[in-house]
Amino acid sequence: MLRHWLMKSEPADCSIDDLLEAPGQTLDWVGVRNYQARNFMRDAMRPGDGVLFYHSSCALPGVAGVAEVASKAGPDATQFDPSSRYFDAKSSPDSPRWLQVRVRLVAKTRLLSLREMRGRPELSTMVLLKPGNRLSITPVTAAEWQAVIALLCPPEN
DNA sequence: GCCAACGTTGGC
DNA sequence: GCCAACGTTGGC
Repeated sequence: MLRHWLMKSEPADCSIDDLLEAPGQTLDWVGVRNYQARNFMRDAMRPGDGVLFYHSSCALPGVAGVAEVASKAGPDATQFDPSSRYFDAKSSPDSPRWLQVRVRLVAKTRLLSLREMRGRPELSTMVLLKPGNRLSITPVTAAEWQAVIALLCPPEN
């Protein structure tokens, strides 16, 4: 049973174009430093799961493309790298605290802006849109997924 | 830059 | 285990 997710990234840091241009159009999703988001990767994410690639903390926040989970969760290498902004001195290779998954591009899409999403009743249940939500990885229901895909890829007449 | 909301830390 | 202080997120 495949699930669906929304994953936030700051485009200044890693954008949909970075994923588009990456070797194999695949990137390691590093830098998650929130336990709830980590637990989603550890406990529920499986290769093949669908991913909405979301641009956050930028001029035009919104869904910028579709991707898929390409690996199980494994240790996030950046936590052991003192030169990385994601370094965590309290983590050890024996018991890594932080995890990453690999993500592969499915399609860059038009930008479905946060503003437009808020205006869509069929998306109103999305965790992303809940007041105060800050989670960088949130589950997306099958109905929400289908509604987003329909908005991103309107059927031709 | 502001600020609300939330998560984490650490003293007790 | 409580909770105040502090840091971060992220839209605006």
